[in-house]
Amino acid sequence: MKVKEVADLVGISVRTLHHYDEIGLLIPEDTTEAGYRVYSEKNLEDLQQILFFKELGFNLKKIKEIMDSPIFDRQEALRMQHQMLLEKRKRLNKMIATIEKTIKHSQGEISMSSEEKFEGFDFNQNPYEKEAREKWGDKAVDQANEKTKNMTTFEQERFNDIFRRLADIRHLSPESEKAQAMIQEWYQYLNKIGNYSLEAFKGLGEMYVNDERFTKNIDQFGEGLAQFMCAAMSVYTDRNKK
Amino acid sequence: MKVKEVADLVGISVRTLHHYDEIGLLIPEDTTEAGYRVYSEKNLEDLQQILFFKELGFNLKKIKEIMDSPIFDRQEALRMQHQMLLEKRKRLNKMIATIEKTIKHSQGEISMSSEEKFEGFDFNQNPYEKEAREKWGDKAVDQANEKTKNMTTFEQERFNDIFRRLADIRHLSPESEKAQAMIQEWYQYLNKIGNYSLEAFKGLGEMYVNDERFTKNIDQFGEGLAQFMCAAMSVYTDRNKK
DNA sequence: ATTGACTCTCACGTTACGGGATACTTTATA
DNA sequence: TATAAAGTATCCCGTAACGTGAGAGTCAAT
Repeated sequence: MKVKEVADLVGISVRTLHHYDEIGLLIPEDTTEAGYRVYSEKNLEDLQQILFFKELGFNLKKIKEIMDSPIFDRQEALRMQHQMLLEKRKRLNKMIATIEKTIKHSQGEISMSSEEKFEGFDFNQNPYEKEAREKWGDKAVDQANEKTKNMTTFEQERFNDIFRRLADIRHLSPESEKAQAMIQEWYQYLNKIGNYSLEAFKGLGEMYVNDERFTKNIDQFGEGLAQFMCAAMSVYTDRNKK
Repeated sequence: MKVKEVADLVGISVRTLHHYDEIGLLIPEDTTEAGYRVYSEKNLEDLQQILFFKELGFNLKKIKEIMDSPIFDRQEALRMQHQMLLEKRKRLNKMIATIEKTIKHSQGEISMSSEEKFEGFDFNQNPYEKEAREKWGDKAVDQANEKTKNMTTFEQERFNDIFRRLADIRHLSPESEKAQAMIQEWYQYLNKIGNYSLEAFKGLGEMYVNDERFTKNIDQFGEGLAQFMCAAMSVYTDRNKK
């Protein structure tokens, strides 16, 4: 698809697509020899993600950061975007209630406090939207990059050790006791350096196979380890949640 | 109330209030002798209006224009804002449906067309939001029309007379003395039947070329008259303000 | 009398595009 | 097949709505 087709499809301007290309947020998968941008299906999916994030108030830099991150998990992104949209609808509902009140008020039918007049507007009082924006940015970027980057050699050793031992058992079933025990160790280790919910843990596992950067790193310890860990982490999560 | 109190109450920054003051959108009703801004209840009501408009995507210039307009009617503003918020919620609902579909889709449960992936995003396909923004500008127009419709024949004659005389000189420069004198007459005439600020007057001129209903009517007196009047009214405003 | 929280006015910086200029490419139409 | 019309490219300046200090005055409480 060429620029205008995409622009028309999603209702944004051609200039916007140019801009996203410029800043490296959405680079067309291909270009014709004349230099025309050609967008793929994957590009469209990314664009959809971008627009969701935008709707939720993230700025483009943050969006790029998130989507570039090695631990970016589309599934989890979608889930959290879903949550945030629901949150946003709540806010909108409040605003609608507020305006309805205001109309009655201005007709002298009811009275209203100053606070009431601004219900629904307050972005500060809305923990989710603001916090989530930071949580997400930090979670994605910091936890992946910073923390592993700042690991001491000691920690690094421990880290490698776990991977080696997991590699050793990677041909067992992910449901097996041994596998689950090792995965638990992995989970606990992770929670020493970060703070992972079970859901996030599962998401992380999915990334091991979905993101080739991860897959490559992990499979250095043994072919198929990423796949194995992903499965085991999923099982672990499902068994332990609730 | 002082800046920070207001800012905290409604969840915006102090800088924003400063900004609104700077551009004349929300001027505090009073200031202490130390120069501190003091906001009144009326100020708060206006601020609420401003925020509603903002939520609906109007830019500050337009908001100022609307609220400065002599025909601004808070009641009606509230009603239309209410409508637009409902419209917005509809869009949000679509987006939520879309994301839910996407989640299922990405889990391979259902399939999705490209269009479906962007439902709720498309601002073009959403007539209300975009159009309404213009319509609302047009409200100023329509009400003006209403008024001219109700003119007596006597007034109508006076009205036509001005237009004919303007048409006669429409090939002069809008800055010329004659043009400016005629435009002044026009301005004074308008202020007999309505109440136009200079800014509103300028805005009216812009509408003469932007709104074809106006353009058509006016150009009946002479091709290009609308354009000429718009230019002359702009000059007149700029020269006479402050 | 001093501290800390507020406030003021500059004034420059930033984000996410808009919009025009100019030139090339592709598609539609005669 | 020529020629117009529509689409696309890059370059680059503009703008809207604040953010973010800097430097200085003000106010309420200890």
